[in-house]
Amino acid sequence: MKYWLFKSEPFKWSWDHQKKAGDKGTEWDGVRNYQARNNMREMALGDRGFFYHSNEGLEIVGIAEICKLAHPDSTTDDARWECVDIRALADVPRPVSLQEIKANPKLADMSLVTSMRLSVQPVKENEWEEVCRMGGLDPETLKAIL
DNA sequence: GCCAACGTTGGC
DNA sequence: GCCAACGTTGGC
Repeated sequence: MKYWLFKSEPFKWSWDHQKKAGDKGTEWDGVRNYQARNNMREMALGDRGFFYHSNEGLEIVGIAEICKLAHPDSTTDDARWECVDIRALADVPRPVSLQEIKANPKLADMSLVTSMRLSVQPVKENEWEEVCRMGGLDPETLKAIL
């Protein structure tokens, strides 16, 4: 399983919206950046992703699951743009802020720090575990809820 | 609201 | 294919 991070401005599409969308999930549409698109093409069903609020909040608030592989983005006719579907899986009990991430030496190489503007990012396994720990999700709890 | 970083576009 | 101009993102 691979791990990812999805960024969204909460006043456009928030974690709350995502949760209300339920288990069917929703298209992660509107991405118009090749690197972000390429990341989505690499995603497999069941891969997990952090849900990050940009602009406002500036914190990781939830964990989502990829529930549909990359397919054409329905919001454009331009065949270049594809997206996956994701669904909300679990809240992060204690949201992890960008500040905390930047302050943690273990997360110095995280894309959120090094490639600030990329909207769909890969997350390494050790980074995933560290952020989960910081967010109050110990491995046992993680196993239980996911 | 500002502005730095960076991706995209388009003229040559 | 280079690179200047431009637009957008996103932290502050």
